[in-house]
Amino acid sequence: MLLSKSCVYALRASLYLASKNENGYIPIREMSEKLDISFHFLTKILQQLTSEGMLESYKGPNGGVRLTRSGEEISLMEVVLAIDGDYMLTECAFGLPGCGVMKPCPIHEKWAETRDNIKYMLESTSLTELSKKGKEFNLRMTADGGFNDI
Amino acid sequence: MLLSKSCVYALRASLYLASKNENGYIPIREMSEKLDISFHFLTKILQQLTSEGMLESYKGPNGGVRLTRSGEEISLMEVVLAIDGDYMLTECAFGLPGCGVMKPCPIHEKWAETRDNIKYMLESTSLTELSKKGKEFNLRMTADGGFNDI
DNA sequence: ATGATTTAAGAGTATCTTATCCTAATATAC
DNA sequence: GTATATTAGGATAAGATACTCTTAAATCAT
Repeated sequence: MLLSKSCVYALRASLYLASKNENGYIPIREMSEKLDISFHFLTKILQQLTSEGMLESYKGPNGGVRLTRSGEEISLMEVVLAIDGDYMLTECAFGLPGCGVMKPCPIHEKWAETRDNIKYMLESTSLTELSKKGKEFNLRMTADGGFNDI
Repeated sequence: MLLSKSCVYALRASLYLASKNENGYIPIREMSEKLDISFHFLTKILQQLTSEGMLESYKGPNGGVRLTRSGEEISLMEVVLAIDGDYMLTECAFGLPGCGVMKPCPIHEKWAETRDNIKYMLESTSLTELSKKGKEFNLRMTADGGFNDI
């Protein structure tokens, strides 16, 4: 998998939050139902985003989670780094430790270019950008539901 | 992980075979030692490449495995497809089934471009190309050994 | 034929990922 | 204060991936 399942869920949930431009907290239960993700599992994933500072949470009635910054300022890369770490930016296709320009493996050069391409895409795409596009074209957020269903 | 560990081992082993331009069979034991990969595990992975037709094997003394075609004709994509399957070419970043131009998710377009880039790199790189480059610059094939050690 | 060498195949183990469940802690509402 | 809503966190189980071990089958050399 290019992204772990946790990461995929984190991306969907982050986009969900960005698409609600209300300022209030959004319950994880609501998200888990709308996005069709196991509530307990999603809770754990969002806890991680909270501890990384991308989200803040509030307990009790009317509690939930929300983005700490505008969705405009949050890139997909930030979510991926928080959940999957930086393996995408550093991993060697031959599995060699410390692979880089100083001690390259035979595919290092081409592989690094490919990784840079992935990196650029993730860094240059914000949650808000996807949210706008999603709303405009009613794009899918679940197996059977469009953006405007959430 | 972008590639499974099995796939990483398969790539290293395939390159090893391509770099030996002898026509004979190469014992898996020799490869496992030179490449520092568990013999039994490597055996299983190469069995898969054999059943996919990329390698042919021969039992008994002077037995081993060898490429069925010239390394010139074998791309990295062929190895990746044989071991990891085509998830790289089809996987949706949101995990939605059947994601594509007809029913796209919000990142489908950008994600597809990124995947195409990976695909192109894997398809356009042959084992022989890497072998030549590896020999020329004595690039790494193991954690501590160069190409000319194998 | 016999024994050594080598791949094939399957069972078994360990570790990581994914997912579920239960209890605690915190906040609100009445 | 009591009940309710909600996140936090731990314990556990199921599944996938990574690896190990053992036995069988094929081939060669003598």
